[in-house]
Amino acid sequence: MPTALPVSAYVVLGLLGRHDGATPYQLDQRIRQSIGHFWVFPRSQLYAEAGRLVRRGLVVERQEEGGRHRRTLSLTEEGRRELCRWLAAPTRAITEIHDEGLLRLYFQPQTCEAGIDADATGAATGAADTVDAIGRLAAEQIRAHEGQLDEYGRLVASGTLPAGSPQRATVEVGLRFERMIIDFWREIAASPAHLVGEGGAET
Amino acid sequence: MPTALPVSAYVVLGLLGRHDGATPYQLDQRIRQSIGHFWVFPRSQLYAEAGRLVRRGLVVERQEEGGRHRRTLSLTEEGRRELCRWLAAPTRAITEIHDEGLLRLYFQPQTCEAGIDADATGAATGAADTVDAIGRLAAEQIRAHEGQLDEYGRLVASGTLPAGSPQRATVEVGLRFERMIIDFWREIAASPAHLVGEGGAET
DNA sequence: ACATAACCGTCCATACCGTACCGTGGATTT
DNA sequence: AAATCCACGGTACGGTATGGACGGTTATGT
Repeated sequence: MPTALPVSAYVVLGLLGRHDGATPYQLDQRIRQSIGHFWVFPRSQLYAEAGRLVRRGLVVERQEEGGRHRRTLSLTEEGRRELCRWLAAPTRAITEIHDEGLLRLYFQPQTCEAGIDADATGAATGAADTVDAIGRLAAEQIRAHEGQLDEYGRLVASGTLPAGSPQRATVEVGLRFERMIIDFWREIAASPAHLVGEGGAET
Repeated sequence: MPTALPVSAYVVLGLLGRHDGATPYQLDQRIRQSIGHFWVFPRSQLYAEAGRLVRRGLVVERQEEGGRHRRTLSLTEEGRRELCRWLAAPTRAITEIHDEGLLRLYFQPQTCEAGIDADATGAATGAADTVDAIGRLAAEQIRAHEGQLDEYGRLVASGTLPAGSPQRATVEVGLRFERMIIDFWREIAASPAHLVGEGGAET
C-alpha cells in the first residue's frame, strides 16, 4: 500500500473488474464510449497506468509471445480488493469542469484595439464588437453542444446500456448537462447585448 | 507566431487584460473565486505559464529587487493582440468533465467479496451491498454539491459580479449545473435498487 | 500478390499537478 | 526590542498526463 492511488488507476481497475482479461486497447475503446464522457483518459495513459498497476501487483499481464504482442490484463486478488475498497469508500470530490467556451465568455468585455476602454460615458464604440463576439461564441457553442447531445442520444439508442443501469444513469447526466448548457447559450444568443452592460448599473 | 498557445496561456492573458499589473499571486486568488469554477488552474502552473508568456514576449514582468521579490505582470502590445484574436476566434471545444462520483457510480455493480471485513454479517449477497454503496455515494454527492451550490450562492450574493455581466453569467452555469446534478443524485438516492437490475433481465 | 485499412502497442518531449518548503515583512506579544 | 506569529509571494521536485507520430501485425479487398 504505497501512497493512495490516483483516480486513473481506479479507472483501469474498475474497467477490468467488468471485463477481465481485456487488453489495454480494448479498454481504450470502451472508455471512449462510456467513461470518457465524464473522465478524460487518453490512450497512452492507459498503457502507463496498466504498467504501474502491474508493478504494484494489483494487475497481472500476459503478453503474447509473437504476433501483436497483445497484453491481456487481469485483476489480482489484491487488485479486486483495492477496487472494492475504493467503491465503498466515501468521496466528497466535486465535479471539475473545463469549458473553453465559458472561459471566453468570462473574458469577453475586453479592451481590444477596436478602441474602447471602460466605457465611461457610454460611447459604445467597441461594445458592438463585443456583442458580436458573444453572439458568435454562443452560436458555435450551441452547435457544438447539440452535436454532443446527439452523440449521447445515439449512445442511448444503440441499446448498449441496459435501461436503469448505473452506466445508463451516467449518460443521463450527460444528456441533462447538454440540454442545460444549450439552454444557457440560447439565452445568451437571444440577447448578447444584455451582457455588455446595457441595463446594468455597475462599476 | 509559435505554435498555438495552450488554453492556460489565455487564462493568464485574459486575467491580465482585466487586471493589468497584477502579480501571479493575485491572479491565483482571483482565479480561485471565478474562473476556477470552470477551468481548473493550480497555482504552480500559473508561475510556469507566466514564465512562458514572458519568453514569448506576450507579457513583461518586473520583479522587485528586494523584499518579497514580487513579480508584476503586464500585457505587451502583442500579448493584448493575441488575447483579442483568441476572444474573437471561433471555438468548437466541448466541455470536459471530471467527476469522480459518476465514475464510482459507473463501476458500481461489481463482484466484490460480500464479506467486507468492517462488518461481517457474512450472509449478505453482493446486490444488497451494491445498493448500499450507491445510496451512500448519492448521499455524499448530494452533500458535496449542495456545498458547492451554496458557494455559488454566496458568490452571487456578495455582489462582486455585476448583474447581467458575462462573469455573472458563467456563475449562472455553475448554479444550474449544481441544481441539475443534485436532482440527479436525489433520484438515485430515492431508488438505488432500481439501478442494480431489480426489474431487469440483464447480464 | 499487392495495396489498404484496421489493429495494437510504444515512444517522447513537453506540460501539468500538488505539495512541501523557504524567505519576507508586518503585526502582535512579551 | 526581541520573540513570535502569520499572511505573503515564490520555488523545487517527483510523479503524472498528453497526444501525436511511428512501427510492426493481421484482415480485407482487387
